[in-house]
Amino acid sequence: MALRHAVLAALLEGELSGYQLTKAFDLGVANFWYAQPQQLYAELTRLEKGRLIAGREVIQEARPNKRLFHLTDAGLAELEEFTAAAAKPSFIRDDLLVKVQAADYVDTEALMAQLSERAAFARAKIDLFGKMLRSMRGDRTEGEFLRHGHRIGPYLTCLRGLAFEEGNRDWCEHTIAVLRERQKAHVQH
Amino acid sequence: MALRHAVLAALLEGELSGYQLTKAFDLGVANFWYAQPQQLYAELTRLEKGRLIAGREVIQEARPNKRLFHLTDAGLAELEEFTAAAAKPSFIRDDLLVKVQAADYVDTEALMAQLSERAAFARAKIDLFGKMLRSMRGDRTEGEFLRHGHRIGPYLTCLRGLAFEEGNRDWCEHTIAVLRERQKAHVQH
DNA sequence: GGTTGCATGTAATCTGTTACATGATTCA
DNA sequence: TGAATCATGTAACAGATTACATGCAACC
Repeated sequence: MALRHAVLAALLEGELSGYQLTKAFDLGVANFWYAQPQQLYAELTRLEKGRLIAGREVIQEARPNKRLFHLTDAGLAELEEFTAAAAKPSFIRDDLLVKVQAADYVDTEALMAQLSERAAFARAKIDLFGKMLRSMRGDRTEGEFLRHGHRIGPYLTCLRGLAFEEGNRDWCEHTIAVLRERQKAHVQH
Repeated sequence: MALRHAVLAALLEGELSGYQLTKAFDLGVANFWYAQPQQLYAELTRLEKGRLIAGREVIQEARPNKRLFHLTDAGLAELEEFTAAAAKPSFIRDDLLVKVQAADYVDTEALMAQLSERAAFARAKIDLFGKMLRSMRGDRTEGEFLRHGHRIGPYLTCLRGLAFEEGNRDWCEHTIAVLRERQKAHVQH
């Protein structure tokens, strides 16, 4: 069970609706996990059946009604158990790396376009993560916040997301530069 | 189809057996994809059926016989097509991040143990990747090799793997330091 | 005599993706 | 008038993990 615990961890922040969770687990904000709406709604149903979360209906006027979910004691216990159990190593699984692995045998032009698209995406996420970090720590310095803040989990995961995207950006830019250089050299022959 | 293209890209290196592929896609060396033996053998069967790869039996004496696979023209074409098509963004999906997200609510001791285990794993991979890079570029400098080397795809993906693991190591160490500091502060109250 | 490495798979299950489905409100 | 946001799902399929299965040779 994979998403399961990510959802439980997300609900530590407080009550969230399925829709709010889909936002949090979507492209923009998912700094510690990614999932699609369908998967989330299915998982919420399962978790509620298992009594690890509980929902309450909120009637709204101008918008569709929604259900806000929160962790139960059993849910928190499950999360504690999960955290204590050994974690498996994580691996990169990325189409773009596969393509670069094949770079010597395929069209470089299309590949460079994809690398620069990925770099742009990374830059957007770096921006976003920077803003999230600033908003979490308020006017404290990072050191201050990490020493005395009351909730640092999301800050720490966001830091990893930031570094990851900086790595993506730098690697994409470097790879583009290398491929471009070789292209030039090739033309001259 | 995900593994599919990763296998095709791996076979650009030349003929490989299923077993050799399992080594390459395993913990140690998988710098651009990860997969388990079962998945690989199944994928090889599918690829052979689809004529994207072809295998030849090699009879051995002291060891079990094996089959060496190589790309067909159709396989190379498939890989080219794949590389030209748009790549989806990649996301982090990591149990350990979920656990750190919950750090404020769970047992920190067990979590720090896992972080330091992950850091050790990252250090081992950093070592390995460093060796692989050195062996690929031989006595050339990196710049030299990247400008004129005949096969740079694997080198470039290995660079990404290296940076990723450095990021893991640094983040794990930083997170441990933060948690330890807070633990100390907490005890003093 | 036990572990590691070579070499290859099947079967059941769990997870994740893609496609499809609905319907109101707000904003440009 | 059309797109974006809110709000929630079902169904079919593809992909990955876990458990199980076999058997010989080399090395400690």
